[in-house]
Amino acid sequence: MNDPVRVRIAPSPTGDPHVGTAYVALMNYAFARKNGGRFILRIEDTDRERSTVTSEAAILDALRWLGLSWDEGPDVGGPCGPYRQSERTALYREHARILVERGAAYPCFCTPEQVAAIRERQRAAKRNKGYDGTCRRVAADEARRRMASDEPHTIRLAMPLDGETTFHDHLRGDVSYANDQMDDQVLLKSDGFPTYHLANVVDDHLMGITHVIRAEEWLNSTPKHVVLYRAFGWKPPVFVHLPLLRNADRSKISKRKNPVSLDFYRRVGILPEAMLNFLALLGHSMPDEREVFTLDDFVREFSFERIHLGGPVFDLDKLLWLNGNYVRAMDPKELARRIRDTVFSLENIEALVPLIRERVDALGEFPEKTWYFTHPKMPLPVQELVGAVQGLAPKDAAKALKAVHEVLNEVPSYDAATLEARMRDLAASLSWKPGDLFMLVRIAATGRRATPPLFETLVAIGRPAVAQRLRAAAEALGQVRGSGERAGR
RNA sequence: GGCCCAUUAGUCUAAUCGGUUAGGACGCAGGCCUCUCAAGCCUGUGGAACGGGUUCGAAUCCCGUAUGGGCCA
Repeated sequence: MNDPVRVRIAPSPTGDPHVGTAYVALMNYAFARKNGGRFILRIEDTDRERSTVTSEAAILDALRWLGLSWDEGPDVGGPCGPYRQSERTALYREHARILVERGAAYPCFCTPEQVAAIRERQRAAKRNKGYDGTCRRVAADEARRRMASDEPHTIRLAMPLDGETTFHDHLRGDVSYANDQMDDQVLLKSDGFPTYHLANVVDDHLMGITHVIRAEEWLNSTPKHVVLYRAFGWKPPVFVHLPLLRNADRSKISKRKNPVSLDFYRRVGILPEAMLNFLALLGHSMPDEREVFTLDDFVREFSFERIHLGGPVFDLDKLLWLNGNYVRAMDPKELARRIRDTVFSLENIEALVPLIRERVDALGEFPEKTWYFTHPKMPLPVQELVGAVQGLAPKDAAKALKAVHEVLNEVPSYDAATLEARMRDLAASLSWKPGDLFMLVRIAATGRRATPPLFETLVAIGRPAVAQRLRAAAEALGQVRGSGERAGR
């Protein structure tokens, strides 16, 4: 008699909806459905600086688009609400208090400066722990008095000083960590907000989560969580750490190196069925080696036994191939409706009309003038790029494009005015004529020499797609032989 | 730097307990089909990180090394 399965995903609303979130959501969803359990959506918005309601809405919307429906969440409610951590802070404070009472945690009065100094010393002494436990030695009644007088403090976990903590990962077996290697993790920040570790454990317990299915990046913090479960006297859930999606260079998937926004894939016309199917192929395989299947098929065959632990590279080519399968198999009327709702949506067209109306006589010219705005993998005219600026060495052009890519990723606000200002600065620092740089970027981002004003165009194409094209262009140019030798014909 | 996880072609992966000519898919190349281009079909390309063991026999089990990654600092 096992407890009924309850699983969750816990995204942080700090940006565009991420493919990694969709991946973990899919696996949780499949496990829940397969076992007749409940799939819960919890919003981890305890980072007050970075969390936004816009991002939360976008994440919910993207998951709905994929069809990964949840049984409990901030929008649909449920018996364990609220499902937004920012609305549960009283619970975390109460639980932190319990831990302090039991001696499993302690208040730390060190200022940020003191903590930094301690870290510095620890590093100099080649110790691994960041914090040396100074405040752990503050006597209990003194600590109480200082807390009562509102002295700013955090609450830290009192990690066991010796021995090791072992837990069982369902996919990897027993994993052990030496306790003296582990930091006294901050559980409650001085502003009274919890850190991930506390909030996560408290919520997982209070929400009756039976299986924590999450990405591998959390494996190393699991022993701290286990220590917390023990301190509370709670039964820990089953831990399942999924492999991490990777960039082509095998680093953890990131927007610097890959389009990771679900909104990007939606906008260029990836069908949700294809996206799910593709994600299901990463790290999991069907018993009969089928590669094209529905979500229901996946749920039916899903098994942890069939998960492969090597971190899979997110390969756009295979996604596009899969998507083509769905496009061709779809009822034409349905397909037409999908096109109208995505790439030809009124919203998309309205965004583009101001940019091209002066360049069009008859409306029929519209598609030709705008195709590159939504193309998922625009063919790059390498020769055009090489010839973009006279006397330009491909190597230098590649370098410039990489610099533009950097700028693009760093601008706080992705709008035309900001982009222009930053790119003029960049041109100056490279000692390039602005026009030369702009032409190079124009060709890389649009494949054409003649376009609407560059910065408005870059905004309309969208940051993920522009980033991807600049990256591809820089790479293509990097492979072209130097300017002296004629580049391949 | 410390700890932890992983490792089958360029990429995603299969092979229930060790015995297979290491299978499939994407990509790439060629061909067929065809008014073109796609699609579809066919063919080809290319792989066990390395070194030791255990065993009659190792991709598979064990140890070490290397490499990749993550987390902490």
